[in-house]
Amino acid sequence: MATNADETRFEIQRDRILKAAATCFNQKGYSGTSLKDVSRHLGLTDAALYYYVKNKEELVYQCYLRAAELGRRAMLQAVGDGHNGFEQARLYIRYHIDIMVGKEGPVAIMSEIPSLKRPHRNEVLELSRQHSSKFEEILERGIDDGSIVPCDVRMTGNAIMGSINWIPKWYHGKAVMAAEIRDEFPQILTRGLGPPGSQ
Amino acid sequence: MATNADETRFEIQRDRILKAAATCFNQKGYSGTSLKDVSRHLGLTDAALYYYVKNKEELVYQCYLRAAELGRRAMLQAVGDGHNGFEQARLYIRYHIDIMVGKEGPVAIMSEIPSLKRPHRNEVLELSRQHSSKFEEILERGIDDGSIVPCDVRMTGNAIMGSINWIPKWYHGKAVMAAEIRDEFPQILTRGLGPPGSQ
DNA sequence: CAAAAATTTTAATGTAGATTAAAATAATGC
DNA sequence: GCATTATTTTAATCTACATTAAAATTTTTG
Repeated sequence: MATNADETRFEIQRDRILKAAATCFNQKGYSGTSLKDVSRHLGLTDAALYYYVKNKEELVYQCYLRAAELGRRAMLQAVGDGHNGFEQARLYIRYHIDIMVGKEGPVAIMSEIPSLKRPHRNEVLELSRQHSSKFEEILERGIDDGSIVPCDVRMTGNAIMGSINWIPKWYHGKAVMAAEIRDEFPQILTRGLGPPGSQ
Repeated sequence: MATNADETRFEIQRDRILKAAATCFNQKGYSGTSLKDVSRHLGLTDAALYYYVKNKEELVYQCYLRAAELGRRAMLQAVGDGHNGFEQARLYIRYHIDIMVGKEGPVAIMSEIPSLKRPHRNEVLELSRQHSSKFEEILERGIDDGSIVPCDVRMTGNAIMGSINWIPKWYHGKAVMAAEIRDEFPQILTRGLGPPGSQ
């Protein structure tokens, strides 16, 4: 999970661009951020971005692919580490939040999927669906193994994912708050999940 | 809470416009929706919208004012109806969701506050802050009266609000799902709030 | 260090979509 | 039914970016 040391200069710069873009998009919205905004963050010129992405739509697309990939990693890690459904759910939340408020962040909120072009949109939607499904599977596993109280996994998943997805809306990189989120969120979001008497 | 019957034609039409705009913004994002998109929803021409709002920025602003007002109503009602902190929290979630998925909906997600002009932005941010504070007060009240387990009210509030705010992202007006959300969400979001042994 | 490749900038161009003004239509009051 | 007022449309204009091409600069390689 460490950053690959043998990344090419191109890949490194492109990653910086995606992070800067994510920051801008999360803060000012898609329309609100011009390519100039993004490039200014990097001490570059707007035209320079075109060396890395074909156009603005692709910039968003890449941000979303990156977000999806980071989410996927958190999920895999959690499934590997947790010894029952409940633990896997808790760890996933923890790992995902670690990424979002940590140095890999910020991660782009997928607010603008509809403005992607058809093929990109379909791809991102599919990744997004897969991600939700995986989380619902975790919840089901927990219900089966008795670590999670029986519940509507679809809705519970939506609730938890919503909380997480919304974080970048109010978290703006304050280190103190990062620690608070890391500490509190996994507990808050799973508190009601355990079987009766487990708190 | 019923729709005032003596609304002027202007006010009715303007309300329709705000709802159409909210639908578009939630679905296609701010940038993704042109004024033509909004007007098409109503069988109007884009230019006609300018009879009701000064410009696009003001359209968003009005949508957000409306969202804030509806949220405020749900909060007031809940505080009036609930007999302890826990009940007030549960009722607020319930009432707010009723509004969002009911016929007053859709309600605009406040995703684009940053693209509002300074005075509007400040006003909406202030309303938003007040709303969060009111909810945190409810949580504190619950902790005091013993109906809610001691917790970080700031983070817990953020978590719950995030879940709610994200709903319009995945709910697109399917009646069946509306019922499911209404039934499940209040319970899901408050399940972990009660004191140990209360489930 | 020179030549080649990679990266960035400068300076245009293009375009969608916001905005406006004037004209046309519809609603209302007398 | 006529005059007045409210609403909507048609037909331009205007502008902020996104985008592109060519030139300049920086980095790499032998």
